[in-house]
Amino acid sequence: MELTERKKQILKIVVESYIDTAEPLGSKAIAEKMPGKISSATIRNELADLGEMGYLEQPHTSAGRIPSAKGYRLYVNELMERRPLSEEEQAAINDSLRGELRQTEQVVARAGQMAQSLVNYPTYAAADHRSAVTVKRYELLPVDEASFIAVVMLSDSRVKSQLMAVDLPVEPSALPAMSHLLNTHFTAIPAREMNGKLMGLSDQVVPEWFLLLNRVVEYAGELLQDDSHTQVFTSGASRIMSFPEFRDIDKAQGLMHFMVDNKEKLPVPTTDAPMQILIGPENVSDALKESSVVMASYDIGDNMRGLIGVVGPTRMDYATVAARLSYFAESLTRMFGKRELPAKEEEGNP
Amino acid sequence: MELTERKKQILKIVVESYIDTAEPLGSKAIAEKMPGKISSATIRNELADLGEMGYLEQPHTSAGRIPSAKGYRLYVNELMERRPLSEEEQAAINDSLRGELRQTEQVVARAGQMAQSLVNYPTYAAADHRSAVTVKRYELLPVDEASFIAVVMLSDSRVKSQLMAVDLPVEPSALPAMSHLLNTHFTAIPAREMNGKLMGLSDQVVPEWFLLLNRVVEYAGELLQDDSHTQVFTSGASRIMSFPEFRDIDKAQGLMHFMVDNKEKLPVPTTDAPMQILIGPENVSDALKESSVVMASYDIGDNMRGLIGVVGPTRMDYATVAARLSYFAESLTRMFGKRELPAKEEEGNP
DNA sequence: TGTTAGCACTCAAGGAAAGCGAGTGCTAAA
DNA sequence: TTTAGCACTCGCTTTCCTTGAGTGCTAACA
Repeated sequence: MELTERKKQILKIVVESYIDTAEPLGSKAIAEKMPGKISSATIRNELADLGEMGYLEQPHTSAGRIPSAKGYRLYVNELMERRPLSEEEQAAINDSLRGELRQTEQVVARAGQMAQSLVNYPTYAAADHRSAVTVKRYELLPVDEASFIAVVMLSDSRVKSQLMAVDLPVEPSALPAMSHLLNTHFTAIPAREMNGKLMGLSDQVVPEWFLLLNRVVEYAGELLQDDSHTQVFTSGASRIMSFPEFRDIDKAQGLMHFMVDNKEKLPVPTTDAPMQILIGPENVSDALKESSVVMASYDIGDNMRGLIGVVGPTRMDYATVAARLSYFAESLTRMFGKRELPAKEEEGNP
Repeated sequence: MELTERKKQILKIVVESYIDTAEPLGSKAIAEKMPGKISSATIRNELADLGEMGYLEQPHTSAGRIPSAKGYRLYVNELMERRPLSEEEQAAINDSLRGELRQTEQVVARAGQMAQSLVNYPTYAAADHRSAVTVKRYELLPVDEASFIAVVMLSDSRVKSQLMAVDLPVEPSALPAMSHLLNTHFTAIPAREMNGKLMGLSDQVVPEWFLLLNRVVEYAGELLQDDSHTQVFTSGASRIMSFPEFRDIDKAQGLMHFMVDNKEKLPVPTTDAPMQILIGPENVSDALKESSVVMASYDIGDNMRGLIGVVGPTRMDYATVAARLSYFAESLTRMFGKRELPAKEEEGNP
């Protein structure tokens, strides 16, 4: 059976109406929305075909049609109008970006919140490293005879530090030497190689030193480790409950539990495309089988990539969400391009 | 009218049954649970009195009685048996505390999660400073001619650091001098005084220095500021939906929205008591008027105090929650007492 | 005076029956 | 290929009824 132009048009009407109202659409209503005069009976024939081809479904015999996941997919791939944002919409986004966004740590969460208010669906946000992070430099600063500060500079320009307590007094003059040791042996290598290297040193340095080195290396390891499962932030998760498909408390709970207490398992893009859409059963997690996710990523500088995901019912307003989200992500990328390092004005990039 | 011993006993039975089943309890059922033989008619008389005094309510004329907020309050204050934890329960808590809890930053969130699994109600967690945090020490480390690292040690022993870009090259030798300047003028003072001090220096140092000093002081100010509205973590928020009183999706959404997207407004203790209970309408926030909150705090060292809150329906199991939570909080305090600074081993431990 | 048995009354909850109406599939004619 | 017509399906809503748990009140009892 062939997917004629008219069938596509009908599908588009059904999808968009369902996105709008969450109600099945009948042949008569479709006939009225079609250009030219076509009787509802004709539409019914077409609907039967579309159903047979798997693009439409019927909740029950005497109800209208609703799109299937396959139907949504076709809509997203072919039928959806990728309208650019209006001036006002762009202005709104640009406004929300003005000021704000300083501390790299908070950028990701804040971006998620902004996206949330932009699309009116729950969102989540995270950061991702394109390449593995390593330690670039160590620095040990004396505090008193009972403690010192370990400063660790990472390859993505983040700098982390922690106060370390010492059990046995170490003369302060030893710290620079130990820094040197760390900088020559424990930089630019992945976390998993650190322990091996450390063992190699165990009989070359005095035990007191070794203990401290161990502690600093362990701290660095934690920092690198920590990065793999970076924090995920959600915004407006409870909004999911205002959609009629989640009026059922058990469904709502399932999804809320996933978004709030299992954030880490929310999907991440599997392709390099600037935007990816997962429709209903295309999702891996069971909790998302009845939801759709739109994901976009942006460059955050320092070889890092930010991720924003939008979660909604399968009948989510793909066209609007996709348009706003991609513009937003582009704006963020543009913005971070300008100020590669926080507070650094533009000039040549390293 | 007097609150006789028998009335109290009846109230206790009603509260505990309602906590257990979420169903109103009738006179006959109460009569059966009372020691000695008393007819349901007598109970009915007592119930009428208790209702008049405001301790009990009736959902509708032909239903049994349920406790009012006032009834719960009396129960919590006088009637509840403050049973200590059993050996097994204590062991379970101790087990969950073993290992874990290193990085001061993550302690709070982790503690909240642990509490969650302990009480089976949603929890939230935050940290609080007993006294204002100030900067204890600054350190500026050279990186290259385009940037340096600012390390800021805070009075609560946290150490924060960030990479700073410089616009105009500053000879590296200037950094120690600037550190000194910072350490003499910008330590141990509250954030709001910093700007004034900085202005005072504006004509005493060369403009390039001033710019950098400004940036470091600004960074420090952010750190201190940041502290006032510390992050709040929630665990198991979606669990609230499994309670019958929140089967209603709108109620559930109201509370979820509050717990997930308005965490910052969750209540904090108003007294110094080790545990505080807020019952239903005693809560300030509208969203919590139909819920109860049990809060406990623990010492985290460094003049900081951790807070754990448990959120549930008004009929939450106060006795169990209070017992577990207070034991847990005490255990945490004990634990942090032992290892004041992270990573300091206790003597004699493997 | 407090307690109890008895009784009429109330009211939410659950189920069956009936009517409504949106929407369908099929047939036969244009 | 399109259309009009028509019988049929089936979820929803409303109405009505029944059931049963629980009450308040009264009058008798210890």
